[in-house]
Amino acid sequence: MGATLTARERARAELVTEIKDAARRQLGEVGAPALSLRAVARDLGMVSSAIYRYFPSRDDLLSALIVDAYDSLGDAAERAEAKARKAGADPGARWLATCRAVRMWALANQHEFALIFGSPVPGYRAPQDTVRPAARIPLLMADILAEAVRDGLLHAPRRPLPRPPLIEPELLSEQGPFPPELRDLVERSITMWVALIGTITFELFGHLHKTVTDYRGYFDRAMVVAAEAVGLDIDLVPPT
Amino acid sequence: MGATLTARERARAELVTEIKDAARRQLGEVGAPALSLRAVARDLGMVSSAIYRYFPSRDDLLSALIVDAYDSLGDAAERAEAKARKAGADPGARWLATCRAVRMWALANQHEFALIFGSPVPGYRAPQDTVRPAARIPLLMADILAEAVRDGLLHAPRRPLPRPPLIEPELLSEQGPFPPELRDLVERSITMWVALIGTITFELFGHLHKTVTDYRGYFDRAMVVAAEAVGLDIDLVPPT
DNA sequence: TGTACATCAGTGAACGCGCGTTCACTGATGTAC
DNA sequence: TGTACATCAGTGAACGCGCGTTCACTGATGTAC
Repeated sequence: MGATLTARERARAELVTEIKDAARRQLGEVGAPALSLRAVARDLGMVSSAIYRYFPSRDDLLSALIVDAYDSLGDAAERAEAKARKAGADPGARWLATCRAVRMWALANQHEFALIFGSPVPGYRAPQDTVRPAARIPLLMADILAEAVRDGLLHAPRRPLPRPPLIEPELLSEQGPFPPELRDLVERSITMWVALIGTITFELFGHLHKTVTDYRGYFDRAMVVAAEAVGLDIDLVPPT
Repeated sequence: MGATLTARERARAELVTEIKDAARRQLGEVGAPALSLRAVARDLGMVSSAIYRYFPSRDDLLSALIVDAYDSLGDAAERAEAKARKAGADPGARWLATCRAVRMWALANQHEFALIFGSPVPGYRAPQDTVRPAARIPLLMADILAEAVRDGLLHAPRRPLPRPPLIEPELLSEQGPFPPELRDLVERSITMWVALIGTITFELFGHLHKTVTDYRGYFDRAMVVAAEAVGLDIDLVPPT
């Protein structure tokens, strides 16, 4: 048959996504720790035991939601970067566009963001399949930086950090594009990644309440500051 | 009578702390969302309803834990800063000492850290009394920076951010020590605060897994980079 | 110092609830001949 | 094209569990006179 699916297979695929959608809806109401299989089933008008035809346990459903969230976030970031690239944007502008896309995704999917970057769900152990999707954005950032290096767009930091950089050696060898004398930069790019997610986390979790007046504006500026730390100057343009 | 307490009052105060200690222990085992009054009571050999003599509800117990956590963290940070100050350290060294103290506290009290900086507990609404203790460390950081300004220790940023800074006006007026032309700095100091907590969060929640080889070393360097962003140069000395 | 009464701490039973998961079952869809 | 059997989806009842909170109670501690 090949790509053609039987009625059963189509129904199954549809129900898997319907269950995940209902679970995501619940996530938005009660948060991950209180996500309940029974409530998901109720939402779909099924009996609770029916869910077990599709997910062997609550944890497996949670895992699927996590993987989906990483992928959805990765898609959003890569789309934004590709669009900026097509428009002829320089690495700095592309980095800013990517950051903004990550923030917009987070605002639109707050509970999925919390699922990924919030407190680990107690007793839940992340399976291996979350590793690769989780790495998509950091890798995208590394690409942008690599291009900035190639184009000679980076300032040297005011004071280099003492060597050697404290990052996994395979990150240096697999990624390749960084000449040895710029290893420092890989470490700094991780710091950019932390700044990106940390800033969004603070905004969403309320830690900037009574502190920042304009979240979107503050975010842009924080990203410019983070980019400065790797020697990348960004012109702060209004979002498109 | 004055400060003298009756047997009843002493017993009550003791039990309040015993209940909170037991709750903290449980926090470490199951996390905040699963914290259960009944389990706390069991742990203390009491009947579950007895807890209600001390805390009117589960949420109030949670609030008490949050306030305690902020205070405990604030104490640790202020102690470290005061110690460095007594030893004659310059602002940069004091900022690094404070960051390190915050990280050590977080490592020693991981679940209390998650309680404060992790996902908000769904359905739980933070009461007003968490605001002041939560602000202690940012205020401490502002003090350090103010002194650095006074001593002429700050570099100007390579490119100033466009004005005006996007922070609550009362933060500028109440804090006072920043001359108007350095308001930019207040905003950057918030960014330092975000970097501090963001870096610790990433370490504790496992997002630096397979990325960073030496967490303590990476943390120090990340804090140096964050300080660079406000124009503060730090000599990276081994921790005392 | 002694008694009478008020306050408080802790008990034990109960209410009403929702949860994850299992299991034997019915009936519909798919497959082989 | 038609029949016989296998596969799968969904049902409904049940198991065993823990939860937050309320309430009438007993007995100890504190207070006023």
